[in-house]
Amino acid sequence: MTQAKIKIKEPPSLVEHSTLSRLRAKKRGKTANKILATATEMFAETGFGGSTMDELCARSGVNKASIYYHFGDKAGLYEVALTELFKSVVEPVLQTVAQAQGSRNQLHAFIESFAQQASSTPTMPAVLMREIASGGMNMPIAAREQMQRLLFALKVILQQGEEDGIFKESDPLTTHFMILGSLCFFITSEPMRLAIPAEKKLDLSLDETIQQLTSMVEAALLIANKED
Amino acid sequence: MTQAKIKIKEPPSLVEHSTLSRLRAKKRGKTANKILATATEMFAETGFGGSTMDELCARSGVNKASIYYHFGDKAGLYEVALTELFKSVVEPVLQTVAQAQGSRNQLHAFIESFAQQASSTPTMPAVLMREIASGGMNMPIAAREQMQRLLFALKVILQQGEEDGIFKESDPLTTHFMILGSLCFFITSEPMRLAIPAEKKLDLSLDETIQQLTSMVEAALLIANKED
DNA sequence: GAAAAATTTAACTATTTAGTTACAATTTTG
DNA sequence: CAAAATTGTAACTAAATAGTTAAATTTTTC
Repeated sequence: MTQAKIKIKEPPSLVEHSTLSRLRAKKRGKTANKILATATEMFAETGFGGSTMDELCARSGVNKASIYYHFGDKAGLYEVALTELFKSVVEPVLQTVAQAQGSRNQLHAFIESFAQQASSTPTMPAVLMREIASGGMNMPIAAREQMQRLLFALKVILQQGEEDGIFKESDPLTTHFMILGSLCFFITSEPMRLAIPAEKKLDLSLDETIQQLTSMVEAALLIANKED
Repeated sequence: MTQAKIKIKEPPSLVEHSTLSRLRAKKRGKTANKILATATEMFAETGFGGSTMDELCARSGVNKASIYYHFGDKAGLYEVALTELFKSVVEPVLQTVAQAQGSRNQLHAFIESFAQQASSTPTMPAVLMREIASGGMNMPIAAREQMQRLLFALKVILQQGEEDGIFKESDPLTTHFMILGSLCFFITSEPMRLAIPAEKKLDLSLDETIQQLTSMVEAALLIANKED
């Protein structure tokens, strides 16, 4: 028969499309990006359950139909948002680490670049903490894999450092949580700390905290300090 | 006029009552305690927004009217639950620290007892992480004060250690977040890690992690190691 | 400029949810 | 025992919420 030319307006394959539209940036999917950015903020602030689609409409200025057109449903939106968010932090960290020479510099790069990335994208540590706190029940696999890449990178650094005879033997997971844990706590607790006027002046800046953390982690890992 | 003897069934002054009923334990307020325990679990799993009163009824086996009788509303329940929860962890830690002699032992006690308490009450790190992640917007003042007590205790330990000439100068907040952050991440991530069969066997136990963390923190803080 | 894709408008449904109410039954306590 | 406090039943309201739909309008792309 005369094959109808009707093109059904089906959501453009969800994850793949939105990911692409995000990467090819700028022109394509301006609306999708605005939705994603606002949703990420909201998920970071109040979590999945605490975020409503109506508020998302209001805050993003995008209508409900467009949201469902692009992301299918709330869960789909959450999945895309988290995956993008984690990628956007982990990828640059791994790149920076890869450029550093020697395990000690790589460790530096790991701490410093994660701190910088997480600090300039504070929604990421917020969402990460919330997700871990709920046992990762709702964490998209792709998002979790990003975190595993990060852990793996640290494992390699520590392993190499041991083989080079400059790092003590250490448990990678404990070290990883020491770095991520303290930085996530520091970054996400900022609004809380600023709300307590007493201590405001006493707290270290991000850069100073990076310094402190780096030197503490080094002190814990390095076999012999020849400097200072 | 003849003053009516009607006693209006008003919620028995919320926080004060429920706190008391909890402390005097056992006989009084068995129902209130069951509500509180179940609610705390749920808040830890899915947060305030993700928890529903209907599910609380189902899981606790207590009817809705009783819940509202005891706690007024959802927000009141959240407030009581969090305050009790934080107290129940912080109090024993401070007690244990107070019994230790010398700043080094106190530091040990601080790490070890917090780890033990948080591990046997894993709802606490979960709720803490979620609350910090949302900027502490919904954190009851009384609950926040408990965390400040903990930080203050560590400050005192570090200060004393410096004065005794055994600890390097260090930033208390960074150190605090290093300890709490890594332990909270470790404890709350357990279900997630167990869900990944690959690494299951590789992860350290809690006790081993306490060891690792303690020795790393010591390495970072102690001025001279004469042992090992 | 025409086709296709993207976005908007606005009203709608079904469900979930917090919170209420009135009253009965039970337990605790003086 | 009697009063008071506690717990339970069950049905209810009002609001919020996720998700739908149909059609028009705008933007992009070829």
